[in-house]
Amino acid sequence: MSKKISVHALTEDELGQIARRFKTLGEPMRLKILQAVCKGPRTVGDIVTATGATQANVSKHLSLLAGAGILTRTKDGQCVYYGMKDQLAVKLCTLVREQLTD
Amino acid sequence: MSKKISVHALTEDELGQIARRFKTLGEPMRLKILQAVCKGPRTVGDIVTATGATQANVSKHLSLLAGAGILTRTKDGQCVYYGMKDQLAVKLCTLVREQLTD
DNA sequence: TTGACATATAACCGTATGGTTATATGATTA
DNA sequence: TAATCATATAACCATACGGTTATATGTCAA
Repeated sequence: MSKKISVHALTEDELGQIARRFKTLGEPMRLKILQAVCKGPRTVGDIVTATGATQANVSKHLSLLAGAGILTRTKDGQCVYYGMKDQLAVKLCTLVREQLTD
Repeated sequence: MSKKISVHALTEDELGQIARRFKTLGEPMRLKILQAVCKGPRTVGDIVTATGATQANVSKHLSLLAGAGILTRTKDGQCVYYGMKDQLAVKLCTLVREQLTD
């Protein structure tokens, strides 16, 4: 067997990486972006419209999310499409969502 | 069917709550505390020893984690035991851990 | 080439937050 | 009651980080 049931035997480094992933997801605006993108790739402009945030702000968050490996980035002409790469991120959101009221 | 596959139809408020939960888990020291506690309730002193952090620092994180509903707090004499309350938190850590190298 | 459009980046600001030291609160024992 | 131990809190500092404005970079059309 290879799966561990609980959190243990995690190195300082692993703890740091896991925490970083959570921290990346720990911003409402970034979750809003994930929501705007999880149905399929969207351009920055689309996402700006969907979120109602500033273009600069959205761009910064997108860079961060892509840099973290959560989003894909595809350039097409002068448009840039961001799409979901890490499905686990979506799953995590769903899990947390479910326990909110359940 | 009632389960949603992807993140959508989330209100601003829900996004905020989900983000807050992630943010709470987004600190290495707090994950270290979860690790120290996930096998069973531990006193503050135990946790201080296990983490190697300051008593004041640990106490602050414990308050935060208990306040967020992730840990339980039980007083026994002059000792205070903190234990796992939110098993989902552990599960989330495991899921993220698994995708680190896989 | 010039201008319009789409995205990224730089510089800056205010605030949130983790860590520290010192002290307070509360419980136990002598 | 006094002293000791366990935990919590207060005050403070430094830094990280989200948001904003302005500008740079790059691509397309005229």
